[in-house]
Amino acid sequence: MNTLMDVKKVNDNFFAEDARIVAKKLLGRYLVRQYDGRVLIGRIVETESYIGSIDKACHAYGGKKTPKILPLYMQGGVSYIYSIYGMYYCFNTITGEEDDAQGVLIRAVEPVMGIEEMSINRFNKEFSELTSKELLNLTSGPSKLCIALKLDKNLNKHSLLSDELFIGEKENESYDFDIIECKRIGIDYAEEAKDFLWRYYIKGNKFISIKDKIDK
DNA sequence: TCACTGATACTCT
DNA sequence: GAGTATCAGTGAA
Repeated sequence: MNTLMDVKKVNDNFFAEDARIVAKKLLGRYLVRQYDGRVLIGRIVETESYIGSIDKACHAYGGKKTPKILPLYMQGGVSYIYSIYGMYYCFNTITGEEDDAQGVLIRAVEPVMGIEEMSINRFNKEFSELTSKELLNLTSGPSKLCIALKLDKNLNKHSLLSDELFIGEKENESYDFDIIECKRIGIDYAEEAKDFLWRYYIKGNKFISIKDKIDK
């Protein structure tokens, strides 16, 4: 019995493309987290792309460089994890070439493996004691999934092809689902960029953070 | 099912 | 000192 349920790391050129391409490719694939001999897997169901050169919502818009956002300028295939609102983290995968500041925010995953551990991480409760509402809230948001999978700034600038943390896929698995494209969340300050349809999610999935009105 | 709000700490100006 | 790619709790309907 394979402890990873036959999930294999993606090729290292997976992250070389435009963030909008990678954001869609990530849907249905797996975010794998291993620590202390535990294996936690979430299926990615919601993403957003950010492209520094043209996107006012991107932290690196206009060539801005600060220590915090340096990972955005690294070559595709590393993580960018930053803290926000004091108490939360957001997890991004960096895409494209070096110095091309772009990435994909992972907004939601569906628990696949290690749910018991995620339950402890999120609510400090056994999985069997969760209410149905808590079950749905395990990983249905960018900061929720960081708490559930123990993603914090220690894993910032970390390779996404490492054993502790990687993006994976199953051979011969079909990616036959409808993708909703809609506006991104929480970027009202970004003027025209807030209307870019750069949020993608799997239609009908229960673990989406916020459903778009075209999907109701 | 909504809308509203306080919590909270880090980063940059 | 101000702003933030969020969340959970509350209260009204």
